[in-house]
Amino acid sequence: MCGRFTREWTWEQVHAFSQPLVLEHLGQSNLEPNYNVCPTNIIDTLVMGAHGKVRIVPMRWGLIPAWWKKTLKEFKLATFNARSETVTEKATFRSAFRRHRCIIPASGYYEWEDTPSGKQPHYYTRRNGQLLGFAGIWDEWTDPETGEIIKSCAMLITEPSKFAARYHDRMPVILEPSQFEDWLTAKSGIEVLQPAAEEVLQEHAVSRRVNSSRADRNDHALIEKIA
DNA sequence: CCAGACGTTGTT
DNA sequence: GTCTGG
DNA sequence: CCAGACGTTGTT
DNA sequence: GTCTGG
Repeated sequence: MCGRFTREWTWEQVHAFSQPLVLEHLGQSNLEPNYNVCPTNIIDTLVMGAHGKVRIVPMRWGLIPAWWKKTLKEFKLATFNARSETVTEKATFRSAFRRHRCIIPASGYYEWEDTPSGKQPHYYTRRNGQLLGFAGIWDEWTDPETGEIIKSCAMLITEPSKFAARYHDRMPVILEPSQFEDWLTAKSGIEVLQPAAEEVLQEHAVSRRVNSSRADRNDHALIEKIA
């Protein structure tokens, strides 16, 4: 589970899909129309701010634990995904899970199908066209080389629903808006880290141009259904 | 008590 | 085969 | 996740 | 940061 979340989304959409919450800074957008999310890229996340309001915070996708002492180059783990089953145990994730929750908005995500002619990407979106909200955790790390404070995050993954299992054996944890507040405030625990209900997602094949990391992120073929 | 370690995901 | 870049 | 690169020696 | 070993 990896790839680009390329559909255009707006603050209005974010607001609509997170109704139980009050968003700060509506209208101030650091979002790009098309949004390329790959390991070690910077993505936007929703985190709990002061006064019960939600903030949008850009973070590195690929969690660096606060206790990491060596340089960024020496951190070679793929920590962009965290297994729900073990997130409370792993040294890299456990403190972030307790204190630093986030929601990662995305218009969709990709899985790949192995075919005789090569890898065929499929794009998963919400059936009702709204954004998806992935359960995430984040941490804050100080780069010993520059002193820079780097926020980074990981998305939680779990077993797939039957629908998602067609192309992969894992899927991101997709939260419903009613779950957002308890998640962000750490009132809910691992019990909410379940596969999405069968009726939540839809899927369609997209251009294999998705397979190139150099694809133009404004290329609408990356999310459009192919014949 | 202190010192020291701690690592993930996805593949086939 | 394996690592890097996106 | 996939695609794409991966290269030496000598020398100035 | 937080858990383990001694």
